[in-house]
Amino acid sequence: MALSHALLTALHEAPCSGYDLAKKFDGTVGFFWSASHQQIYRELTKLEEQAYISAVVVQQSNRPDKKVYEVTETGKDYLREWIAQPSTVAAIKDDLLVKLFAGNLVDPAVILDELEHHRSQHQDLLDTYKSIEQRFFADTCQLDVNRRYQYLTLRQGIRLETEWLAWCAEAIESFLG
Amino acid sequence: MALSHALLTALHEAPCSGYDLAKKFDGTVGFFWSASHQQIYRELTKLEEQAYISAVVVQQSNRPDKKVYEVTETGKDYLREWIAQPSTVAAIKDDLLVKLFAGNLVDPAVILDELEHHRSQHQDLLDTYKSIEQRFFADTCQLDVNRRYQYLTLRQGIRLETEWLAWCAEAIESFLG
DNA sequence: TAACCCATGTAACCTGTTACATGATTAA
DNA sequence: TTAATCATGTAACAGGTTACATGGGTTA
Repeated sequence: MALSHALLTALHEAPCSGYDLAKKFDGTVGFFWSASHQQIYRELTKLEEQAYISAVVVQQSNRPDKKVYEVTETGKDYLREWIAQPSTVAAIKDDLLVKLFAGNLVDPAVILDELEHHRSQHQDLLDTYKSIEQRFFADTCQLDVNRRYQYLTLRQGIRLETEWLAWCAEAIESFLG
Repeated sequence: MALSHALLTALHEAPCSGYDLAKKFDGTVGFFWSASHQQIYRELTKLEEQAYISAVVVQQSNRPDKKVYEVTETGKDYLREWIAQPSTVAAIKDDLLVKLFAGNLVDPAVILDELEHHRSQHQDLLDTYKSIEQRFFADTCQLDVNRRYQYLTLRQGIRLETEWLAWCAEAIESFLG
């Protein structure tokens, strides 16, 4: 049931429509829990049935109406309960690492290409995170409690992407040597 | 279809039974793609139907018979094709980071507990990885090609866990300061 | 006038989890 | 004699992906 928690968290931060939630990678909780728009709409329907969220239809000019959801008190209690329950660390599920395990089946050039490809993806992610840091967290002393928590998650994003990049470089180098 | 690839990779490394595969965290590909035993048995049945693997029933004394699977040539081709297809970096799906995003809903002590809890889990994982490194990869010069690939994955495990630990420490410290 | 954006949805399917079930052997 | 290990499975459900569908508005 973790998607429900991620959606409630996103709506708690800022009430919005399913469409807005689906545009996930917008510098919010979507970085740490992505989902397709079909999944999001399905889950929102459920959450509304359970009264964890409530919708207000907003009419727009020149655009379709939209349902803006916000978290109810019941929903907040549900979130609080979930947060208080200890969770286990997320399992790694990574294609690239599995591919390396079977690396001897293919030409090393294939693996090298894939490593380069991943390096550039991680570089892009890191750039994104860093630009968010500069735009929204330039003055770390002035942050309120919630922003402080969010900044911690961003710091971890930056840490992990930096480490992925370093590893890609190390791995690629081991091919050239 | 990524579980199929992970299972084929594991069987390519060492033919074994479904039961063996289910005991995943044994220093092999299971670190990077875990699955429950029910999922594994279901997938093995499919893979055998598709002729990507073949089974030999091994009779044992004092124990139930077991079906030992190995990858066929067709299965290897299938794996090779998959490896050659570029993949996107794995999406982060992490409970703890989502919880931090909604951190202002609960007492900071709740978050602090959870951070401590995660720190100890990451420490355990790091210890496991390091002991594998010492036991199987002490002499990095002597490794064959396949072992070299596997060592790269282990190095990344060590890197990421180290980074998680550092981040947990940083986050916990930010609570005390 | 073609392609894209806004906004929401259905249907079918695959992946993953939880609970239950069996039956022999072995260790405390 | 109770619990754990070996070994494989069924059933039901929840989570997640892919394809398809609609229909107005905007941009090139």
